[in-house]
Amino acid sequence: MVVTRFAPSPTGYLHIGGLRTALFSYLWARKNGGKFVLRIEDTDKARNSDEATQAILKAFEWLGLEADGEITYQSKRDDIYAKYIQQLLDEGKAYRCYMSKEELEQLRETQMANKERAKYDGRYRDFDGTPPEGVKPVIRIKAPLSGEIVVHDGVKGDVIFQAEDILDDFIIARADGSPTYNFVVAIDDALMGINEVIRGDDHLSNTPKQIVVYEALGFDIPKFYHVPMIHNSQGKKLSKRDGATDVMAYKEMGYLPEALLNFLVRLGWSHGDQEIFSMSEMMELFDPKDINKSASIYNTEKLDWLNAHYIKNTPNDKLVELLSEFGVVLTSHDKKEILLDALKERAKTLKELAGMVEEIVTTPSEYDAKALKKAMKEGWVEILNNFGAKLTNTEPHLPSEYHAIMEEVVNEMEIGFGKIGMPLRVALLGKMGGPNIDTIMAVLGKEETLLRIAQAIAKNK
RNA sequence: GGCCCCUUCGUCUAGCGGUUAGGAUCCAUGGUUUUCAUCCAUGUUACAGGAGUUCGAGUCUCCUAGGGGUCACCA
Repeated sequence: MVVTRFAPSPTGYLHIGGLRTALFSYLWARKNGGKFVLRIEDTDKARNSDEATQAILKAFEWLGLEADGEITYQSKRDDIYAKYIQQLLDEGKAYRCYMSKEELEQLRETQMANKERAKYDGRYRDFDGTPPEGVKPVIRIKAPLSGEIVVHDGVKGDVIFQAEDILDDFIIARADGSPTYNFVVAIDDALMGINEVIRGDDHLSNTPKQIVVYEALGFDIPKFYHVPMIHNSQGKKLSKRDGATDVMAYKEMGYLPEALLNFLVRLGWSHGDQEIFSMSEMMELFDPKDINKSASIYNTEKLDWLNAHYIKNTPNDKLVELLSEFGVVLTSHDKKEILLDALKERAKTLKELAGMVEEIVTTPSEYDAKALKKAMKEGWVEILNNFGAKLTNTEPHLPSEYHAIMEEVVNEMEIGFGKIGMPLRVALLGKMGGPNIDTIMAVLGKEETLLRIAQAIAKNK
């Protein structure tokens, strides 16, 4: 069974890059009928917060990503890590190192000065003398000092590291006894049964260290997929400082979860020429073997296009529900179907859609000067009055019925359609632009239409 | 600096030795629309550079350049 995971450290909101690797992991597990588990890496007490964990969970909920089983918190697993540290100590695969931070610092400086790689010199590796007084030891793992470590990566292929280039006896437990990242990640992944690790390729160079831990403990090494970074417009790793990387900010901007997910799944992954993927298609078609090798630049142009697409394809009752979060209540509006059908073709975001609804539903208080100049030409008052008079004597409901009245005026007065369309539009909305004028009238209803015509004439005559 | 990864239109990408190098987005133009948007059509724009292998290279090899990541008692 395929078991994947998402393992954020709760230092803030869920970020776009994290969401994409989470999505990949989720899709791969679902496609294989496996499990997708969540582990909160909250060992850095200074930087973690509960709110951050909640924020991540909230974002998952919004997007409909569901983790399987209980959430694992690293902060509650100290006993487990302690046990394995002890085991390695007992087996002679790890040892106490009494070098102080200052000494380490000094060693590092000397090495740097000689243009050597900063590297622990192994001075306590085989130490059996009397430890120095007053130093709380750290625990280091005995790492291979030569030979190759090969990461069999599903995206990059086999990546070969030389132990002497990158390894030293790295610390697995700090002086205060707390375990370090590369150690706990390996243990947790192994113990949680994770056999397919999909994560950012910024972790690629950590992987050999984790492999050292797996091997010391006799655990099976999972399959790794290191997905390329998402870069900002400067070509650097996308970070929380880049703005609009908070997943929930997209909700507030009026993006639909399906649009955001579709957008992200296509960043670094593709399936031929297909651009639109429903969640079920993603689950069916996603395969990490199709992940790209190169980083991509974060650019949301396509997200807007996708969002517009998904808005067009969202049923009106669903839109009514979503719009309520943007302060627009249409629940009891009798013409909401006509209104939304006309408007959802033109909105890129829900926020925009909400704005468009407001613009139509609200009686204009002022009239755009340019629009007035363009639309209110010779005879416009007479035309609108004529239209108003005809409207008063009928009971139209559908756009086509309003349209028929407009045609009547056009024929009778022998004028072009624009002669009535433009002034009517400006009279009703205060500006040019917007949906068909007959649709607008059908939505407004007869009374409101007449009122707006009267007001426009009174104010602009 | 060491190590590792990457390099096709502005952007997201297809391509897996033989293609007029395809799609999408963006932009521009035209059509539809009383307006705007949608929609449709058309167009501009790409294999980082250099060697080699081969009848033939975006595709394979090597070198160069450029970009990125990572080198903690952070995760």
